[in-house]
Amino acid sequence: MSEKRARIIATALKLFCEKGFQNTSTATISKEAGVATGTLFLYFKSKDELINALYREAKNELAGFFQQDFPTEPSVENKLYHFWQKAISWALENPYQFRFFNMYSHSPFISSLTKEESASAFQFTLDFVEEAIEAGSLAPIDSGLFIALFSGQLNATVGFLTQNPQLTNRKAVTDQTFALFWKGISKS
Amino acid sequence: MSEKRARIIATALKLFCEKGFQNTSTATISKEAGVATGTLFLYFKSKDELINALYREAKNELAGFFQQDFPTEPSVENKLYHFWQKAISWALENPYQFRFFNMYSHSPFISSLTKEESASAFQFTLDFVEEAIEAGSLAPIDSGLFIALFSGQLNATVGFLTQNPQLTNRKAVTDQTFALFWKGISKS
Amino acid sequence: MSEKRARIIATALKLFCEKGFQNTSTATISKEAGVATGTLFLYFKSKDELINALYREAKNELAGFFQQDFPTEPSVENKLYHFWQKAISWALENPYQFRFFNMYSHSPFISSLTKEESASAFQFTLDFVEEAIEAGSLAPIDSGLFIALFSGQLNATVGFLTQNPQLTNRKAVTDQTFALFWKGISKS
Amino acid sequence: MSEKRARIIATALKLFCEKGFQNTSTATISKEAGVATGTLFLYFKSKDELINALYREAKNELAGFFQQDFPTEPSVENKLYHFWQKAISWALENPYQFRFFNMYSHSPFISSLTKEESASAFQFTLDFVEEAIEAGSLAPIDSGLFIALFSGQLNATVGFLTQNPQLTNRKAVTDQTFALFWKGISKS
DNA sequence: CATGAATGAGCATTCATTCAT
DNA sequence: CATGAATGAATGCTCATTCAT
Repeated sequence: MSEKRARIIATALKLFCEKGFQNTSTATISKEAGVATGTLFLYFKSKDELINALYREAKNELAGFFQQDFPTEPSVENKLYHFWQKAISWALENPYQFRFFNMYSHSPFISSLTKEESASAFQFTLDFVEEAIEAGSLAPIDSGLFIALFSGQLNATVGFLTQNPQLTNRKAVTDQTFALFWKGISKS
Repeated sequence: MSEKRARIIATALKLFCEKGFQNTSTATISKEAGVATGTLFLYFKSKDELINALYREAKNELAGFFQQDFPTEPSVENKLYHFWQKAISWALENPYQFRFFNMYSHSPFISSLTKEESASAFQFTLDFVEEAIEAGSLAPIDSGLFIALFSGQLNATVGFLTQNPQLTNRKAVTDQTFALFWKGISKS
Repeated sequence: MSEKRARIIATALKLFCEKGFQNTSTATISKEAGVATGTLFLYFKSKDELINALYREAKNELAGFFQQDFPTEPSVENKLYHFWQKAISWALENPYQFRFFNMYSHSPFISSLTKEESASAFQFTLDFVEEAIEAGSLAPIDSGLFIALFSGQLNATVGFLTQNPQLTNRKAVTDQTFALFWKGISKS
Repeated sequence: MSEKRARIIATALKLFCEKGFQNTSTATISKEAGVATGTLFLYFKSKDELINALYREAKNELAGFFQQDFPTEPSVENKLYHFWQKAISWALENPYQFRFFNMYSHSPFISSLTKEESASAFQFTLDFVEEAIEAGSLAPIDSGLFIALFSGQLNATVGFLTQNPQLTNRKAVTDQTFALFWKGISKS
């Protein structure tokens, strides 16, 4: 929408990641975004609403990205690999958003309402997992636990790549960790 | 050491988990710990030093707990399972500490000095992994990545158990997720 | 004049009485009056000028009302009773204006210039009192003090009626308090 | 109690009268009282609590002053005159308190709880009036209305004296206005 | 060692006012 | 005439830290 609003969102994302939510004053955000202090409150009723809007918008962007090029017919492994590779490339291309989720997904600043709303955008992943388990393609564990394990593996991989930026064989690493995960989780 | 110091540490741990670091005032900690506001600063030079001390001490306790009953001769799988089970039971018995690590391990409040110091207490786990890889018992991946994957699986499992407290077959769940992990990571 | 100006005046009167001058933002007045925020400043240079205009216009209306049906020949008592009854009925019919005067007559928001200008519209009441004293119909006190006593009795009466809206014998009450006042103040 | 608290109360009283409640910042009060900005909030939880405390304490002082030297046996006229003279001298000796009551008695800043609490300290005046009416010494009007009329006459008199500080016959003026009031209100 | 009154820099938020459209 | 997005100074309040006792 408004260009000023977009600049506020982008600046807040950067600063919340680098210095933390509470350590970042609204005055700093405004200044760095090049708007007046009052302007922030024109677009966001409060600092809390700002971080919630940030979360919501990032989550929706990610959900949209996940669904791009979703393979319709291939095997469960290929579908899962699609998610894996989408998630990895999104995280590497949007490092601030990735850190933001790691830092604030479980923080008290994100209201449960926001979490619920955002969760619905990812319902399709839960559905996918449940269908695959029922079809006998995956080990029979709770779908929520599955998502948690998948995210854990993902975080570990991305974290490793981020902390070792000199590595050149990124695709090899991500394929390897996916292979480990798949080896563990697949029914066979 | 001093009993007052211990009460301050315990109260801070609880409050930092429940309300967050920045949302918890030193006055609140002091009052809840039953000491005067000045007393906190007698034992900790600043609020920052307090949270760093908290981190250091919890990390050291955990390292000590890890080494208890460490099996000296058995197989790599048994040794790894020892860590797994120690970590799970510690997390379930010390929920505040577990949440504390999740919340603050990557926060800017914990100085890199503190992190380095604490990492050394866990050097033996890195050593163990590297030996096992060299011995051909584990898939040949970076030892740091291995630890990250292990921790990710661990967090996912504990998180799942914590969010589903009605479950009675806790051991079954932890054994299952360990089995998945081992199936993926082991060389065979 | 302009219908928008009139709506702003009316809305401001209501809100200043109900929530106070400083507690009412110009944005709120504009919104409730159905005009844009800038429009208010088209008709009134500042918020201060708005409240001063409000005061001036209300005062002039009241002065005009006082002079309606002014008895030309009757006795001093009848003339005074005319003012009494006009004032009472105006106050009961224009409760917002009445409260407004009570709240802001001595406030620092109304400039002394405004007060002076408005006072001139009531010069005729002072003249009336002074003539009556000279003619020996009233106790020989300062005319300003007389007006103050009259207003005090008036406020007390209206306040009592307003706080006891269930009373049905309003005319009896106002006649009685006027009688008390007259008994005290008349020369006899 | 605390000397700092007393200085804050005194400064706030002065500034609220001279510049109004909302026009006086807590920073200004603190500076003028010679304390730090935080100190004000040490003694008063909020600016609102400050003005309520001010009201309560002034009201209680006044009530105490009223009861000093209360004549036990004399006539109703003498008792009423006692209140009159006490009130006048209190108002002239405590001009800030007097203005404060005029400005804030009906303001929304004083909570109804505060008003109720303070009203109880003046219950004895209502009792006195009711007894006197029953005994047939005063005109049979509502006791609340009586108090309102008495206060109105009082305010008018004090206002007149304050606006005409050059007058030397203050006692004559107050005796005269009391006489007018008594002439009107007494049963005879 | 221990206390808690006092400090004052820092922050989120409001709002009268302007001005480009 | 009318609009409303944008401004930024001003304000009530918090809280880590100090220090006299």
